[in-house]
Amino acid sequence: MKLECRIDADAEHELHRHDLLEISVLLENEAKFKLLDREYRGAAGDVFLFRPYEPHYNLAADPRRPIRWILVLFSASVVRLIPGGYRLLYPFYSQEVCPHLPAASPYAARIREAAMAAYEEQEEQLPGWESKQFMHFTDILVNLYRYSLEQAESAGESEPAVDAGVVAAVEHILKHLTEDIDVRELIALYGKGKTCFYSRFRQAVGVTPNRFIHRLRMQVAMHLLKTTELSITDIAFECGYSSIPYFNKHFKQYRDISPREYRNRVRRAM
DNA sequence: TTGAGCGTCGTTAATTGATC
DNA sequence: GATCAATTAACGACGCTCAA
Repeated sequence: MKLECRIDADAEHELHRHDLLEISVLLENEAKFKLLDREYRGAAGDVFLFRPYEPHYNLAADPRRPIRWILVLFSASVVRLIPGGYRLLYPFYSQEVCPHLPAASPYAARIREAAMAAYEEQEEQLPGWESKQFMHFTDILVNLYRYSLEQAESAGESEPAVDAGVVAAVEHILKHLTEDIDVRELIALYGKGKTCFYSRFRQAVGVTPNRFIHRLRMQVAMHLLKTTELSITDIAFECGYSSIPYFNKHFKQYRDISPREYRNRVRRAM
């Protein structure tokens, strides 16, 4: 787990991605957040969550007014240390949860307080500060989870079910995203029957395992098309596809245009 | 939880088009 | 002309759902 308080005046910045889960708590001034293709305007007190592999950035809306924000980065496996912690990952794996918690929400306020307390512990480094910081970190996750439950409830959805087996499967996917992933391995990691696995996975993530894998791979592909000079063939292999026609077919399904056209459009827009 | 079965996935090969 | 990218068709493998 990594926690830092940053002050940034950048107004231009490349989209970036990583395999970690990320929470940003905006403390001062206005920011522009971008997640995938959606842009959000953030005010002081707002909280944003970024899912693994989703390209994103967070920048000062006005370079003359630098943003101050707390960044919390962690890997999914950290929740093993929390009783019932697997459930707390639901907001990061479900597409149903809005990544932007406005400052007015009581959950955002509690998350902001917990993040600041966690940061203060780190700064002061009093005896036992790591334990105290972890306690605040747990508090952040619990509030995010409760917020997502409230969202699910208002949308008329049933309570999400994230259990240890689903998290193990998701972790395996994230770790081996660009390699061949056999769903049978995921079922073995889950440890119960395949029907149960498919049902729980869909409940937690919102899509089937294969679709989840493709969604992440497409995000990697879009990022590489935008930010590198790699050929489309190389990008396909880099993203875990061993068949170019299949990569093209998927890309077109995902974006409605071919990879080459996507790259051309991005370059024209720059 | 299991197994059957349908539908989709993923690969290969051939061909065409675009770009340098 | 060479290389890279896109498209299409065919087919076996596998993912996923449903009923028992």
